[in-house]
Amino acid sequence: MKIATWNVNSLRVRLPHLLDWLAARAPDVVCLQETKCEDATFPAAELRSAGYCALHHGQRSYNGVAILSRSEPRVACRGIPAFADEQSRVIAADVDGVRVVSVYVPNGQSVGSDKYGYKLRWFEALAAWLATELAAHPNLAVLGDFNVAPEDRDVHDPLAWEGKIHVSEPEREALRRVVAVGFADAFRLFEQPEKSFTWWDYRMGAFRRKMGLRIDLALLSPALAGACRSCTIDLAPRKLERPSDHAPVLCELALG
DNA sequence: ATGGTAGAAACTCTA
Repeated sequence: MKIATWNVNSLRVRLPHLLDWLAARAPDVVCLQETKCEDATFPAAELRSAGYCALHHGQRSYNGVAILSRSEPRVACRGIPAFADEQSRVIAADVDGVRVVSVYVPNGQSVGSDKYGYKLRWFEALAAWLATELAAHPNLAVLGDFNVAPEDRDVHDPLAWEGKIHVSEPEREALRRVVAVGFADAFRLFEQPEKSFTWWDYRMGAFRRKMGLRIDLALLSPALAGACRSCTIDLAPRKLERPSDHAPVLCELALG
């Protein structure tokens, strides 16, 4: 199974890139974030024509997450159960014996802001829920935009970013508590190039200057981590005209 | 020096 995650920053705008990318990489499952559309305007027919089923948890203008799959998925939930959230940030589904979760963690805006508090509370709810999910589903994959760079090597300039949003210690601790539920960061299961990032600001030519962060992650349960054969960041779509500010991350799983 | 760009939507917010 090839499973991927991509923050597309508007599915409507990025649909041509997504369709080209699906044809080029042929993933079996794709977690999307920031679809920025309501369910009524989700391009299900275009994706179906490309060979993909889709489940969407949409929202007007902001957020929105989806799971695309070649096999028919069975929806598990939209949102974190028992966590009231007006924002569409989680969808989970069962696909070919794997429970797949697409997550869009709150950005947090700036350290100490109201949105930062919401981000930390959101992470806490995610960790509590995933503990119960992992207990019930040995094949569990949680992919998405976590809006936290786990370590300094995931940051182009750790000194410049020190203490800032995406990097602050409370955010990293919150992410560690999610990982400590029992996941592996799939990217770090393998030797990787230095300065591997998944997001670059649109401004100041950040992508060209390799000024990025690795904030899009694939967290795998022990069973799936043992089956993981590769995890790579695909820079090609970020080089196109009018790209998403995020690159897709792709994992290959050897499932029996 | 607090800039710059992009998306959605509606003259501003979010990232």
